[in-house]
Amino acid sequence: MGRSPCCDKVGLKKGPWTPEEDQKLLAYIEEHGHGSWRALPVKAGLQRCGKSCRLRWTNYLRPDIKRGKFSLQEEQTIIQLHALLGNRWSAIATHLPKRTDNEIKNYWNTHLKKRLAKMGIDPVTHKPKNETLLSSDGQSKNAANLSHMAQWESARLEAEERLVRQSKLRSNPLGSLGFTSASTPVNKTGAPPVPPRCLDILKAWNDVWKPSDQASGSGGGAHGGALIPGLGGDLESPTSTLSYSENATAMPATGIGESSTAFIEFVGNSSSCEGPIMKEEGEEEWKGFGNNVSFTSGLNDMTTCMESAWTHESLKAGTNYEHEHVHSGTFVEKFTDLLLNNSGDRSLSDGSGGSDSGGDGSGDGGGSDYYEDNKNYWNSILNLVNSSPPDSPMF
DNA sequence: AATTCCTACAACCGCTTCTCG
DNA sequence: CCGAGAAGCGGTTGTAGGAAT
Repeated sequence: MGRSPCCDKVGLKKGPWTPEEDQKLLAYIEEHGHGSWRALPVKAGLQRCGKSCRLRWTNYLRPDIKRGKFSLQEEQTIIQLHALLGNRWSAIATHLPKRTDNEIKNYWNTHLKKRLAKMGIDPVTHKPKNETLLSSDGQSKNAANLSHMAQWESARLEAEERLVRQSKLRSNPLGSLGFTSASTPVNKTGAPPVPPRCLDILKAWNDVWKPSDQASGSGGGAHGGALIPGLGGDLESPTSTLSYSENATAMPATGIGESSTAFIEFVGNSSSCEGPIMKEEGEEEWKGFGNNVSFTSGLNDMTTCMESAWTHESLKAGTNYEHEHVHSGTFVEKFTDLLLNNSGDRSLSDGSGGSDSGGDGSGDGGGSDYYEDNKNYWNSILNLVNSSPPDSPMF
């Protein structure tokens, strides 16, 4: 663009920060706040550009930053969220209290990406590499697209669920379900809840899908413009102007899942995993992870499990909704519990469903256990999403 | 002990998005 | 509504420190 980088000015220091500089910056911000970052360096007596000061503050000096090794829960959360969100580090960071996007990004690039790669999982698509390489059959040609589609789908479903909640709140302001949420606040006057911010983007998503979904009707399941169970059809997902035509045309109206395979798969072949799948963080655990755990999810399954979530998980999540929003940190714990429990169960029960690293065939033929696993997995994701802060940039 | 290689992470760069006059 | 500046974001680079040779 036309503007020159702020650090082009001669005399401005670059490179690593010295303790003295840190001290100056810290002292100034503690006393005055950062105010305008561009003006800050001069006021604070620093030979740095404002951008550098901002980065140093946000990524290192901020008092609410947690440093040091990532916990197992954090690692798992990063992986799950990356599967959902891709490289949207800031969005991921909002779900990892006291971690910065930069730190998460670095950790992903230096640790997690490599571990997934070692496990034979494409860190971009979160699919097994051998499947990703199957370009000739056209299946993996759209792997990345499918992943993104799934992300959008997940987001859209989440919004639909919120709409369900809102609808229920509207129809029953006293809240027979006994929950309120930050994203669907019920004020003391009984006024309608404020729509969550995510609806704009979800509007966009749904508009793309609406025509085909309307054509397919409620049989299309939860995705697209499917009618929300129990709402009498007056609460379709919002619509949009987003251009997603390539994918939309690539996917038949009968559902993404028809043409998709798992887009997150941790495949393995052990049937002897007892208890938690990972003891502590480290390479060894991850090797075990790769051998013992199978997360196999197809979009169609996701859709189904999301439908299931309407009736089960959403209500459960809703029960604790307010609590989870008040204590944003608890969502990680909750999710991790789910992940560990589900994964443990999965590893025990998944001998049939996920034993084949090919993913596709075995995944589809897993039977009810496999199906349950997917439901659990995606319900856990759904819960994760549900319990995210209402102003989260996730959507 | 010296050198090279590798890893981890802080910091930078450039683009996009937001905000405000 | 438009444009400029500020802030945010993600990709990439630079460098310090440890491991290997």
